[in-house]
Amino acid sequence: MAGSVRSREGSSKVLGSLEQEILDVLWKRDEATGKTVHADIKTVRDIAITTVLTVLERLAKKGYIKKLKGESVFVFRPAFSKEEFAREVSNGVLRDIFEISRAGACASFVDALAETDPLELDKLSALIEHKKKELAKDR
Amino acid sequence: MAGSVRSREGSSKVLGSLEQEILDVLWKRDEATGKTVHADIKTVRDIAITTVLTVLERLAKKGYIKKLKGESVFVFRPAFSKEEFAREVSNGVLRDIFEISRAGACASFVDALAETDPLELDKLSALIEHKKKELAKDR
DNA sequence: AATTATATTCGACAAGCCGTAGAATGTCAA
DNA sequence: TTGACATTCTACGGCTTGTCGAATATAATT
Repeated sequence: MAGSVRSREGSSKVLGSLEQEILDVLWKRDEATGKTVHADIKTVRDIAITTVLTVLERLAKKGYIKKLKGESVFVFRPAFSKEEFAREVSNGVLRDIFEISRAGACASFVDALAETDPLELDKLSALIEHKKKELAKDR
Repeated sequence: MAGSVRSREGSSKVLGSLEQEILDVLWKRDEATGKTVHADIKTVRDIAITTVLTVLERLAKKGYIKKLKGESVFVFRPAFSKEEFAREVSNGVLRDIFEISRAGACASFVDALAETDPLELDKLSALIEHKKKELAKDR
């Protein structure tokens, strides 16, 4: 259920696997100390807390999460919601792929969406209509 | 015009810059020897031919291009058309991003498309309709 | 205050990817 | 045989990511 933003075969990645894991924890908890994140991940894998701290630090440096001073202990929280993040990331990726082939990307988008959640197709249609009106108005 | 599949800010990449450059040459020429690719790139940058050969080799190993025995000299050609490639790549990336947030990805997709080529919105609508019929039939 | 427990920071290493290319080797014709 | 050109090997440097141990700072206890 926790999504990985890593493609299997090395072709394209957005975040490292551990970075992703940690972000998932933060999204789930909304906010957590390094200790908590560590505890969460340790239920599944054995890992040193410093490892978690380091990656937390790196994520903060990249701007994906915020490091805040809680009462006597630092707490981390996502800088973006899952939605915002997905939006942000796909924007970059898509723009790049579009330069190669808009058509190909569109086709694959619809395919992926259909396979993943067919009902979402309607919502996408709606989105498009909305967008078109928006564009029409803006001129 | 030549598309880069590299995001600027480190967040997500599909191919290295030189790999992309070389693939672009191959898509443009459909098929070419290492020498030719090198010549093409050298009109813009100074680079050793072995560098080109190495990357060509790596691309072949990754399955993005094919290395074929021409008459006395190897020739390389894309293993996928631009469209197929974009499709392939976005499929992986999108699937991953969907796991984070379908809604966010959809929103950004429409945005990116609208900004890049508004007319394509209609084609996307058509694609969706087509897909929906396809799905309806298949059950 | 002195000691112990916790939290945080630093610096590092290994592995993998990518750009880069020289050196070595292979191949074919003059 | 001697070149000229083609192909392969090996390798370095830089950057990212997972992984930590050691050092240091901070707070809690005795």
